[in-house]
Amino acid sequence: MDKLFKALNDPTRREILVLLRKKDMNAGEIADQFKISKPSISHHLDLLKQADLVLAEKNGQFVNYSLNTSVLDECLAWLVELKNKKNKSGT
Amino acid sequence: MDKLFKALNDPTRREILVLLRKKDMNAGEIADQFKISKPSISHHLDLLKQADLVLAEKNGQFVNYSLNTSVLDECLAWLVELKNKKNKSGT
DNA sequence: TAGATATTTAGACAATTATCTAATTACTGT
DNA sequence: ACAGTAATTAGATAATTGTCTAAATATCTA
Repeated sequence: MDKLFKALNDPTRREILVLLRKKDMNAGEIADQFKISKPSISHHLDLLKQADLVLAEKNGQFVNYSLNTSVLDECLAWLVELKNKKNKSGT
Repeated sequence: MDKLFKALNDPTRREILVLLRKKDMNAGEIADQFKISKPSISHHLDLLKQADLVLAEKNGQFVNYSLNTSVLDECLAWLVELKNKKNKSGT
């Protein structure tokens, strides 16, 4: 949960996720979409991987990244529960 | 969106939100639930306020905090859209 | 008005983070 | 085996963050 929110806290990483929503991409293709350096993107990808938000699969000299949305369920459930605010009367 | 994810990125702040889900509390009552100092809690409350996740209402010498869940909708929508992964076949 | 309580602000400090360049590792094709 | 390409790791640095204590502000009540 901690790593998940941490991973989501950066705009570059969120944009990477949005890109991967459309289609899988390798590290270089992802880096091409941003102005920041490849090592920086590599670092962001590592954090996303740590949060289990992306899957990295080596394919020859390339590394293909794909989105893993299932881990978001935990986050969604937490937010929904928070929205389900308790009143004095209770449910 | 940025401030929202930032606010949600800290475990203490998330716990404050969970506390406020149950009932409104003033700053001191909130601080009593944690080991960290009152100024630190005050700072966390400020970040939550900046993200519009809580509402602060002065009541005499107390400041009453309440949860504002509506701002979470944006975050929820973003996450749900991310989950709604595109496939080759399209919709 | 003075003293007590509630809260925030100010300023300092250590830890974390995002970024960079340079170097390294891994794979490809000749 | 070598040169080229893809990606990560290493190490440095500036900015941000979470925390603290001390001070300031605001309110209450005797």
